[in-house]
Amino acid sequence: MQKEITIYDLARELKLSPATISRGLKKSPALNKTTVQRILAKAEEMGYRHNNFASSLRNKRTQTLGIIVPRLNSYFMTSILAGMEDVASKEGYDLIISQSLEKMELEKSNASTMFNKRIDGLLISLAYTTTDIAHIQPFFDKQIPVVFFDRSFPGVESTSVVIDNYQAAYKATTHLIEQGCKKIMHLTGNLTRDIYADRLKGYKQALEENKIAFDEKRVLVSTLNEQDATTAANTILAMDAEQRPDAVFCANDLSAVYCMVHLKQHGIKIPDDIAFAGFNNDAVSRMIDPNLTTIDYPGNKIGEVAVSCLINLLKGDESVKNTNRIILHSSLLIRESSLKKK
Amino acid sequence: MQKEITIYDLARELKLSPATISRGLKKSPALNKTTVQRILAKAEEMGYRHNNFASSLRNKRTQTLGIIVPRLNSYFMTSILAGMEDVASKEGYDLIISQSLEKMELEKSNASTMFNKRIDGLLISLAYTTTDIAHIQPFFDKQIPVVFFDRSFPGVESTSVVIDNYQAAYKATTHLIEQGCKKIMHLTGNLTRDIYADRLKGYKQALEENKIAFDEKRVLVSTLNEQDATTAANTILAMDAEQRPDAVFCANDLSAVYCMVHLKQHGIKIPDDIAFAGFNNDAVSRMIDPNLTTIDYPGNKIGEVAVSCLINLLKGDESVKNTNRIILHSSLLIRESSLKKK
DNA sequence: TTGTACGCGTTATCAT
DNA sequence: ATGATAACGCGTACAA
Repeated sequence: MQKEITIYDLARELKLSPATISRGLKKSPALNKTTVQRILAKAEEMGYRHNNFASSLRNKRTQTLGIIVPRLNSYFMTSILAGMEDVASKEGYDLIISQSLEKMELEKSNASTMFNKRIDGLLISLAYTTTDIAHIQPFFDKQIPVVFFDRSFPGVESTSVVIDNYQAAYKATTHLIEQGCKKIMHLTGNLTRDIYADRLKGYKQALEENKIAFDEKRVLVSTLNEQDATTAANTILAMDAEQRPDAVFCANDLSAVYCMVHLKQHGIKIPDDIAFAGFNNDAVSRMIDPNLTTIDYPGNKIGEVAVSCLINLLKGDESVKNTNRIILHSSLLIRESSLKKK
Repeated sequence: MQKEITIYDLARELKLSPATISRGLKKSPALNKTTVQRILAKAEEMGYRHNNFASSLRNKRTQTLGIIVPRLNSYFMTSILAGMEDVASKEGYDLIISQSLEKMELEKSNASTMFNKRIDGLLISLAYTTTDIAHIQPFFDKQIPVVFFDRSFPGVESTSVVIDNYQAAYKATTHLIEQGCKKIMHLTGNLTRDIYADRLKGYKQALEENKIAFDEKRVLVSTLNEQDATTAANTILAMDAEQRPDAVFCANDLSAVYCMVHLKQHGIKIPDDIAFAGFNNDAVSRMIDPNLTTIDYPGNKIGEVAVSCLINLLKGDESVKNTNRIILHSSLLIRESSLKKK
């Protein structure tokens, strides 16, 4: 490893002081325009690169934001990240991304790693299995701003960027009812995650408004993975004609698709026998036959808003400090999977 | 932000020197066992956290590896990352992950960011549009080890962890031929990416061995995204019975699925009219009807091997330096999309 | 407008 | 087995 160029090297070459170089590299307005130009030119010429460590050591700031997500494998997540990356880079922040793989344990260790890396702020969407947020406490204690997105925690006093899950679920369920469905099953995730609790509420509300009795046995809680969705499908197949639902509203597209695939293999016609609605507008929703009715919400926007928020908090913007819930708009995309032939 | 605990604070409390504390925190064998214990206990008690910046500043090492991937949205990619994460964390390295979104420009800027962050080593899978690797040169110049995985660059003198794309494509094509297909189309990506060039070679070889004339018009090069796959489907639909292929071998599952979906919508029967084979064993390959025949290869393993390799290079292991191509095994998964009814 | 000088927290070297 | 010291590269208070 050959020697790195430092501000001292530039100083020597230009017969200026290191302090001036330091200022010049940041285009300090206190400096002579031409001096700044000379410094930048020389830096370029000599291949100078800014040393983040030395800088962070002085500033006690890393210009790095940490992101913890459940999984990176959905289009939805990657568009959130794209939105975050966009705003962050414009503001001069770098991102460190890690996955909890839906496990609280991993979420804890990721949070701890990021804490030790001294990220300036944290963006987090909670894992299925996260039951408390003690692992976030160190950030709160050190006044490091935290923004929750998508999956937040009930009662947390941090900012959250979310959608109105209640409304979205209400719309989807109402739509299924309008198609003539009366026995609507709801396949959802851990109800301690507020997004799922809210979706359940919306589902219930739609039933109630249409005078359909809520039946607890029609709500299946699972981790929404392939296996659980297949199990759900088998549960449905095992039901007699009386019990069997005429529609399923799933809390995400993937579980809806896995469930549909298994039912189709066993001769169930979709949407005629059972109509389907999902959530997230994943790419698969348009690959499956019939295309899946789903809830679309803007991943990019969520990412952008969450990071803007965080950066405002870092700047000490008081007005943001008091806004602790930002709700973005979502919409119902009606496709064939829920359109019963009349 | 309250004050951080440093080794000086620990030193004062324990009436030891900072140097001893530093050694103790790393469990130096030169120290008295009991001293080490006292130091660790006190550190814990006072809430000491190691300061990476100060440490990196001294060591000129960051214990961080950079990863640049085209996209994070496939199961294949996330399993590679999981494998990488696994080995890296065991060896005490952190990861910084970024996406090129298949664009060379973004890949360049990501590489530059990582270079400036002074990562200790780089893991990269090239974007579709990457035509040269001048942006990697700074790493070579500074002797920062680089390992290519999955998508490498022809003639590069770095280590690559790949699969035998030639063999895999050969097997897939041969399988299609065995099903009685004679007019096999190949839908692939940019041929400057060696994985695609190799797959094309394997495809050609299989044709040749079966005395089927190679027809250039049957090879469609694209970026393999949704739009291109749909365009390919339209191209097929526009062909007359004579020209129209009886099978399509796609260089990835996603494009195969998009293509199939569009053809199905236009009344083409799969596999009877046109058989399909993909590549990667993505989750969608088992969601689509009929299930997609594909090439499976172990993402986890690729990730693990690539990181082990990189870490060995960092340790100055000469034996690794000379191995510059590690080829992992892949296998053909036969599913309904390619099984013609006899 | 530019320079001087010190400190950020850690660790390698040398000394004890 | 432990201590003293310098150095890593940068930024800033203070001085000029």
